Amino acid sequence: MNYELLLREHSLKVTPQRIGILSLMQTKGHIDIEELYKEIKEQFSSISLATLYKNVNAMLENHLITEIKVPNFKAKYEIIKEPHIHILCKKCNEFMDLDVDLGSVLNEASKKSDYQLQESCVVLSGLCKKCQ
Amino acid sequence: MNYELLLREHSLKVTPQRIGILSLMQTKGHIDIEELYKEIKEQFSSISLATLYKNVNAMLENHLITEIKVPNFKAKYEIIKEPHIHILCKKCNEFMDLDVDLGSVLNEASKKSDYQLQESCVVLSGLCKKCQ
DNA sequence: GCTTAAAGGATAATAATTATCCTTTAGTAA
DNA sequence: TTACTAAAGGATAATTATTATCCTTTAAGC
Repeated sequence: MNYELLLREHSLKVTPQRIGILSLMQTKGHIDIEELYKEIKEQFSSISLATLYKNVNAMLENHLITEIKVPNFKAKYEIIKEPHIHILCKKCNEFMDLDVDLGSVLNEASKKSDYQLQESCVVLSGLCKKCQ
Repeated sequence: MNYELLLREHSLKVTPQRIGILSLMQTKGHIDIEELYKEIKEQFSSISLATLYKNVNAMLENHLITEIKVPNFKAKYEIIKEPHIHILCKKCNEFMDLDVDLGSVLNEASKKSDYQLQESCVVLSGLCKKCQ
């Protein structure tokens, strides 16, 4: 993935730290601030936690990444891509993407609420195959 | 709603403060810590913020209430009831329950992931009728 | 190469949450 | 009732999370 282009497309300056952050998000899929900081320090030993927060916030505001809030967990971040849902194993904490058609739900919700829907945040949880 | 019974059923002692907290959650539907504290002080002017946190955590652990995490908002709390989803207006911040059938989504997700699903957290957002 | 606005780093300040300690009270059983 | 005990409440300290500040460094455009 071309992180420099991605940053430029979202009106953000290209810096090594930002590329590192995006690269970690891409590799890990989803990552919270704490883990992000621990990992990014491997590459940039002197990076400041403030820089991390500032960059995450800038990327959120410019719609380059998105925040996933999961009950009982710290917020996770991921690079924005096609719509998808998330699934969490309550035992081993595996957390992953899933492609599921939300059409029927969105239709029904839209009809019942008279809302013009724009976004959806779906997190399902239970036990993964190994943990059942 | 019988809050005393509700508390006892969840192995929690009945105290005036807890009844007050539950009563507020019921009236408001969903409420965050900040607003909860502001409101509860009307009834218990000397209630400590620590008491509020302790009680909310106790109620969460005993599955009497649930935490709803909404992107860009503080966590909201509500008394547990039948499964339902939530819908948020991005303009006026109206936030409400909605009864929508998740059957198809849960089936598809379960099939594709091999998970044994237990819970779902769905928050849709967009513009309400007035704000469109 | 310059210039400049923005980003990085260190750290202080603020906000959010939890821990501690003592007082008070709810629940139970005589 | 009353007495006992474990738990809850209140005040506040401690911790954790996040944001602000200020100065130095750097990316981007000329």
